Amino acid sequence: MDFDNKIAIYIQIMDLMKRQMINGDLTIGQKIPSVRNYSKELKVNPTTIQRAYRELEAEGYIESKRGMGSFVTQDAECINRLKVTLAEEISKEYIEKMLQLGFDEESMIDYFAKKVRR
Amino acid sequence: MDFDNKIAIYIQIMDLMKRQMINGDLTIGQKIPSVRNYSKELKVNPTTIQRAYRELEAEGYIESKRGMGSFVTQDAECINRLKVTLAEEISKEYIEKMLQLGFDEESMIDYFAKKVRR
Amino acid sequence: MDFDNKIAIYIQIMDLMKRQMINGDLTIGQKIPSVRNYSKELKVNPTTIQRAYRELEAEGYIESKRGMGSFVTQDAECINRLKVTLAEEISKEYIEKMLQLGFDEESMIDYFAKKVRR
Amino acid sequence: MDFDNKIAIYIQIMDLMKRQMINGDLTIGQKIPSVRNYSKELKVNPTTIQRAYRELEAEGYIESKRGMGSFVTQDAECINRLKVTLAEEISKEYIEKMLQLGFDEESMIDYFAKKVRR
DNA sequence: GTGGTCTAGACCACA
DNA sequence: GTGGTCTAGACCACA
Repeated sequence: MDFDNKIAIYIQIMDLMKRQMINGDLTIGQKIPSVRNYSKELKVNPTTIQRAYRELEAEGYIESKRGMGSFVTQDAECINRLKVTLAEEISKEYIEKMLQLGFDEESMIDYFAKKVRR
Repeated sequence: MDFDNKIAIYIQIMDLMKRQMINGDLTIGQKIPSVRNYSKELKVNPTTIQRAYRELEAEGYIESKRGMGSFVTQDAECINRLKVTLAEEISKEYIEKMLQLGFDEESMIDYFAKKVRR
Repeated sequence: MDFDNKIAIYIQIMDLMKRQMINGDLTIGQKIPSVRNYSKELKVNPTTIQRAYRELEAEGYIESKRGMGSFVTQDAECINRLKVTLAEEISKEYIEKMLQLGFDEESMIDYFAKKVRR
Repeated sequence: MDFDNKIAIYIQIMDLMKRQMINGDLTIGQKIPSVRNYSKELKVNPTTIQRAYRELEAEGYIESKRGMGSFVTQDAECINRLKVTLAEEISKEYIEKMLQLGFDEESMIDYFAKKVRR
């Protein structure tokens, strides 16, 4: 995996795993790699993986069980809503910035549609 | 002004001034506040203002004249293009993230339009 | 049984069994489940049950008889005192924490009574 | 400072600072020691202090500003409620455990009052 | 100087 | 083996 030098690695790992939960590479209740194995796979320090896991657990997406490993949460609703949650988050930021640039609602939609279809 | 803790203050100041250039609060050739005055006004370290001015100058949006202070560039074209430049930049980022979430082009446009009009 | 992620499972099992001794679900001299059976019932690693039994035995609440299994102690006094022992233990901790929060004796009693009756 | 070997140091530091906010040793908006200084004072690794600060920030009790240091939150309400928040938390746990031991409401209050006044 | 991140490596409790 | 914590030390962006 290639990491973007400008964003903290543990954040990038969190984003990666969230995307995997969205596209089904990681499913409900599934065991995820151990801290040590994943650190070898990604060629990253184990404490960096642990940081990512700890924050994902705080956000409710995974659960860690001492001695047993870490698992995607059993909370199906939480995983199902993940795509919506993330889309809302980034859309809100984007809309805010576009408003600040002076776009009104309809011109922003027109602009965006053209940009996407281009 | 309230600063977002997670983004460098000098970046936030640059963004603020760019927005002012777009909406006309800052116009072509206009003198901008001295580093000292602006740092007092924003309650921010002078070196932070200096950094913001330095980078804005490197990007061509302001010019420093020795002994006279700093001014918005005379290059009207540059200011006029600012809105377009920023819009393109943030739109590109947004589209990329939406693609990563699994949206295709049309569903992304639908989603966005609903979100804006809601 | 749902286990609290933050407390060692063997501790939680010990607590469970102590509570059962207090409320009579487990009585003096009664045979308790084998390590194997109990581990299946609770869906827990057998070594975890073993650990719980070992510590309960060290504390005098259960006894292992070779070839016969494990039994609640015959020492009635020990079981009878269990409720008192645990109540003292957790009360001591609680009072200590409330003192650290700045409660004095009477205000702590008032607060507690209101909280319980609420 | 003496640390209890059984509880994570960063947790103990968090508890210490919360108590200081309650008793007024740390007041609203006040600068708290830098990570490095506090680590020297408590003879603890800087990353351990940082972990404590990071979690306190996540809970809303302090704010860290890059290059400027860390500060008790300006949110007076949050600090004012801290004593109540903590008291509720530990009381809820205590009451739950006493119920499990078979105490009813009034007997629990009696028991507690005697224990405190003893 | 100050906070934020990361590494390499260690030790512990637990399963 | 697995996660949790901690240390010693480094480098970076920022003020």
